[in-house]
Amino acid sequence: MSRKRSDDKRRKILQAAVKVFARKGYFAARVSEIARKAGVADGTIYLYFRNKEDILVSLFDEVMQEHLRSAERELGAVEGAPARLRVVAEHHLRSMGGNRDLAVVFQVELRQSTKFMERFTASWLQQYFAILDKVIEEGQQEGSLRADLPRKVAAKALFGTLDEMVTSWILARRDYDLVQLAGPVVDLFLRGAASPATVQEARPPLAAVAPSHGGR
Amino acid sequence: MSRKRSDDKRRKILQAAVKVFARKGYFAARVSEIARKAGVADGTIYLYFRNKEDILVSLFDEVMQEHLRSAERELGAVEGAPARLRVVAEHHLRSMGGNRDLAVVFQVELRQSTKFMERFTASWLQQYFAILDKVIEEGQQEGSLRADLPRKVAAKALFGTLDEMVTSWILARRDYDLVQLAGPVVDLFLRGAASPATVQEARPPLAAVAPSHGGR
Amino acid sequence: MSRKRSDDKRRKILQAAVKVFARKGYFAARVSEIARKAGVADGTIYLYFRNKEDILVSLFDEVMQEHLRSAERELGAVEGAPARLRVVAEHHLRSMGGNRDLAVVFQVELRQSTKFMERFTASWLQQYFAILDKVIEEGQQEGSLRADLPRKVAAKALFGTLDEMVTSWILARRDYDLVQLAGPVVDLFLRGAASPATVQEARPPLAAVAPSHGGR
Amino acid sequence: MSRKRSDDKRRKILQAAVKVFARKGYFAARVSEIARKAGVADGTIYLYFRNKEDILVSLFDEVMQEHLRSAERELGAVEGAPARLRVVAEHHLRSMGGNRDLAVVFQVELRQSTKFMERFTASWLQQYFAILDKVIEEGQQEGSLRADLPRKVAAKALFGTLDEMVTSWILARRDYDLVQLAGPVVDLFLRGAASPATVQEARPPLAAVAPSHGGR
DNA sequence: GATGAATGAGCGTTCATTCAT
DNA sequence: GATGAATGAACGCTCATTCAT
Repeated sequence: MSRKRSDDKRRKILQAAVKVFARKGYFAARVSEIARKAGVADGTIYLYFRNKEDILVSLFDEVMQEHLRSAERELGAVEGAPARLRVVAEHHLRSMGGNRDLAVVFQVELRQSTKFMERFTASWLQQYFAILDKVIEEGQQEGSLRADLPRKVAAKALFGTLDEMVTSWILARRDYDLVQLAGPVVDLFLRGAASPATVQEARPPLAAVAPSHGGR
Repeated sequence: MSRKRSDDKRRKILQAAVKVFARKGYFAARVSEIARKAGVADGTIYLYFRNKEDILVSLFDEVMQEHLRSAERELGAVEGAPARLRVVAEHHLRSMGGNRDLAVVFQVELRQSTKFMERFTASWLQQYFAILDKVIEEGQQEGSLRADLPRKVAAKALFGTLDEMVTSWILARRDYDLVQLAGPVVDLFLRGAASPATVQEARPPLAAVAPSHGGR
Repeated sequence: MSRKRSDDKRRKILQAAVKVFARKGYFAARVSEIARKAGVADGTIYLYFRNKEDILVSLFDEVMQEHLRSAERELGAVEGAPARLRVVAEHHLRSMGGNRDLAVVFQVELRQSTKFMERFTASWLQQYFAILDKVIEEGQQEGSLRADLPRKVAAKALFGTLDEMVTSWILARRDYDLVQLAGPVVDLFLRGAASPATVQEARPPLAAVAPSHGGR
Repeated sequence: MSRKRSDDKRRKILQAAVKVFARKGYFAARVSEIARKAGVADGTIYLYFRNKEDILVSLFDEVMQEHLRSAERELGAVEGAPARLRVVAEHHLRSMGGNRDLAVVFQVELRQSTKFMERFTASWLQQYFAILDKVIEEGQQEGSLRADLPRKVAAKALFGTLDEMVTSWILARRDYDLVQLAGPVVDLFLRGAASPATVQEARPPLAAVAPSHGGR
């Protein structure tokens, strides 16, 4: 009972924080404004969060946990690397495209310090890349993806592409449906930009690449 | 003469600022620390910059101007979209890979607020995308790139991929040569991830995409 | 209750401010010193006042309001212009003579800028002059004051005289009773400096004066 | 020659200072703005004045010296206390009414600290009062002024009255001729505000006043 | 004498956090 | 649990003054 009411208040605070962080930016965001928007006293914030940073980190952790969970759930329903990559892309774009404020916080505010970035990478991107890597590896085994594909590069490329789509969308003045980009993005990722004729001839020096180049 | 000394001091301040911003982050960076590192008095900073933010913005503007200039210079020496995309990728990765502190400032500090992001987009990314768009269009005309390629998506995909490579490199503990990723990245971008067999069969609903989807 | 504590603290701050302003002058006065003297933290000042200037202005407004109120109360108990002018003079000198620090703030600190002066004039002196003007006009109607007296000049003369008495007193090394000057001042104001014989003869060209000469 | 050029520059600086002090106030006035308005480099100011305060003090001293000199010169041409008081009043009002900026500096800026006030009193008001006192004493001896007049009170009253006229004029929105107030002011000072009938009857307790009450 | 680039001490104000109620 | 008044550390920026040229 008290547990339930508490959770309510905690959620209220997080929802308020998303709006304030998105509009003002993390540093310019005032704890007192979050409290006001959440309808609680300033001090109450500190009953649920250690400090201002903990609000941002908690926000991030909870949303990410849910995103990863639902991504894996959706992946479970599909077979084959091409289709699964399409699912990943759609899920990514749908998640971020559904709540602009939240997207702003994730695309902008969470990247304002290497400290946050490292945490973000360690606790979430790691898992995201693991999922992508697994899908790609399966694709290679099933023959749908090139066997000579450098998996890490490919995973980063896909993530980087999706990430850029979201950032573009956030900064765009015109509002458009982010999810519809999943098709073209995955199509480009799978088929490449070159015309079939070109691909036959020129082969960039793929071999020059070190097999492992580290990564975040 | 006085002009020369001024430029010297200005450069000293910018160099110091890169280091301090990279290590502490923009907000936690102290103007007095920049001054100390630059070997000037606190007040001297304000003879060359309006305020702390102006240091960051100037840094960004001046580096970007130089990057764009040199990118176009390098592009002038090469023919054919595949080779030119390779040049763009190498230039991007070489520029950022050459100075880790500067890269941190560009990948992290400059993105800590939508205000900076918008400025970044408006004054630089716009031009970057224009270059990419032109190269891609030429590629389509010369037949090296697919005629049905959605150019905006492709440009963002390539930029997003390169951007992610740089971010990964910054956050990686292990230091590796960023430029060597240019080959694999462009190869993936051109040829795609799918195996040749797969490409023949399945064709994701490319046509479903709106021809223009806005963009930053 | 909380209301009472607040008022207490506010008063403490104002009292501390009077002392610090009087000793150091407004500009040289340090907010932190006011806070220390008031026994509160620096930040607490800003819970009660918008900024440093607001402390001075509030001080002025609140004291002035009380002064005007008590002046009118005292005037209500007396009849006849001569006696009422005497009341005004005594009240003026008693108010300022009772708290040297407050007098310094009013005579010196509040006049350090035309901005303060204009505010002082608009919000208080205006009313002070209105009171004097009314007393003088009544005196003219009852016949105790000369009918040809230029009222504005007379009001300013009396105020200027009292003001100068206070300023003199503040700067004097020797401490003396300011109120005892009310008698001589009003006597001079009423009877003039000339000997009775002289007055009969020479009459300065009063008529040359424009009937209205503006005024602050 | 060099002497003459130097004096030129010094005067330029003082003239610029009057304008800047009058418009901005002493504290808000920037030395660099005075320099700019005077057409000299910032550093040049310090070849002629010890510091910012010295500019204000020098301004004051030089103007005052000239004022006192010319006042005594004018007084030398007139006989009898009433006429001489009229000369003093006209001189006072003419001096201040001739240059509004200078008047602002004298009425407002010079009074922003007890330090300035004390200096002002010691070096100039002292002499001004000495002149007034002498005129009044002569008036008493020649019989034109009341023998029972408390001289110090009378001198302060006249000064305070004139001072208030100037301050009023400065703050007034409407511009009017200050000098024309000399007549009414002196007339009031000599004849008093009371109607002749009243003066015969009531005599405020003049004797109660301490013979000397100190003074600035 | 003249310059003006450089100095660096100094402070009003904000706001995350605490804790008595 | 909830409140919100109080705290006080922390810092960007200004500008009078200096001094090498």
